[in-house]
Amino acid sequence: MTEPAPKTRKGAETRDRIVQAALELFESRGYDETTMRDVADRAGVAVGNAYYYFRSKELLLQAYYRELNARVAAAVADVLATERGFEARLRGVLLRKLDVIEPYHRFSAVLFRTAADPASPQNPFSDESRAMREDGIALYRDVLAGSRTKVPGDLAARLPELLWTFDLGVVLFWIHDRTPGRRRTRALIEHSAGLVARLVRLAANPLLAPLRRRAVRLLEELAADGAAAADPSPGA
Amino acid sequence: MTEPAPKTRKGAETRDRIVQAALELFESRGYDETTMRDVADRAGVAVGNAYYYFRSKELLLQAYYRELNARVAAAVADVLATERGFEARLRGVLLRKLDVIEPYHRFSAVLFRTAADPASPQNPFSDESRAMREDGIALYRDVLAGSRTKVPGDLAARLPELLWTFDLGVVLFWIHDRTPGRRRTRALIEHSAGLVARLVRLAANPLLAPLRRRAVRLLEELAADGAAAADPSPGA
DNA sequence: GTCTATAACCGGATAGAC
DNA sequence: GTCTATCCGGTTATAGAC
Repeated sequence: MTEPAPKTRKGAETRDRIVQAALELFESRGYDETTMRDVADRAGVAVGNAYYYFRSKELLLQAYYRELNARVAAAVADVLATERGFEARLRGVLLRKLDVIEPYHRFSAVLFRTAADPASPQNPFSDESRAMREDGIALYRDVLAGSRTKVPGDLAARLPELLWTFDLGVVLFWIHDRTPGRRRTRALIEHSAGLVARLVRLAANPLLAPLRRRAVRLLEELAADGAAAADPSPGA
Repeated sequence: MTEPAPKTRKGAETRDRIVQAALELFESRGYDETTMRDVADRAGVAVGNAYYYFRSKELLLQAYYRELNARVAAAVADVLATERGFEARLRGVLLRKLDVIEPYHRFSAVLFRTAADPASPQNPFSDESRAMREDGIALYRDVLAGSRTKVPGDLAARLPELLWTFDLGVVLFWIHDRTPGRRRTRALIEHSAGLVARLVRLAANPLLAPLRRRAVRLLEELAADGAAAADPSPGA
């Protein structure tokens, strides 16, 4: 999944120079406008050498992505430690995330372009992304666990996934948001956190139990099918 | 948006030969595996000539896409003419659409990859896609109008957009669905049509009016902001 | 074995002659 | 409208250097 780590000290330094050069160029002139020859030049290596460390240009971008993810996780930890209340936690997590990724709005479009390809290992539903997907889901399990909101048992099992999907939706929205300061996305988060919280509370209402059970059943079916698709021989 | 139509009869024929060659090759060996040289060869023209008619390889694919859209519209008309009842109409529309696009699942990934790029004119939220987006929304306005379901006034104005978004979501799911016969997507449609219908009916419940109004207000805000983003000088 | 460099290849795209 | 020749940039083959 990751590139094989360099074995020697010098190798690690070269690798870092390449990443550094790439990020500077991507940032200053954009991903598509930066050629691998540019990157290699700036890093003071030959093209072939750059390819020794990164099998493709895209993987160079991915280095950034990983870094970003780590920073999001750090920024969010604080919210999870202090906030109680589901709504505040959800909103806080999303807003923090937004703060961290905002400076990279420009790349994100490129990242997303490749993530959208179902054949790409970078797409969030791929086998290769399993670890990151599970981290994402775990984050929302935490958002829920740390709050005092009551969630009906059948829904509780599926809600983290659902919230993770919602997170993906917010990011998708953000990518397309061209308003200054990403005003629309902020508005979306501000308002939708409250709505989601209400919906969750509503789902606990006994009057709505039949509807809820139906929805949960659908989710379970899709999840089960997904597992079957990933593992074509469930008996083995 | 579209390539300039050929001016002469011969031009039109050449153009057709190119499209034809491209589609055959895309279908038999896939988009990425087909080179423009292949296409030109099979069409019996020079590469440069192919580019005279299609400014890019991607636009060749887009020819397919348009065709597909027209066929979806045709396939769906029948459902709209016969079915009453919101749920049946919604389910019918989605299932018909699925039937039409199923043979092209393979390309769709490629189409989607480019559609996902916010900078691409092909992405469904771009200005260039406005016409198609509005057609899509109009379709769901029709789905609603032809049924006897009562929708509260404030929601009625936004529901078609919402259903169109749901449609996008289903297609996104379909693209990632690798089960035989697209079983998962069919299950999703089968079950979610009923759920959506129930939710709409639920939204009419006076007890839920505050929640509904809040949701609608959010939607309106986002839509208004969207207009502002598209037209940066609302006063002019 | 780890790393680096040079010289290609390949395919999308374009220039410009006819 | 059509062609040939060429560019350009991602990627790879491969020969060596440490």
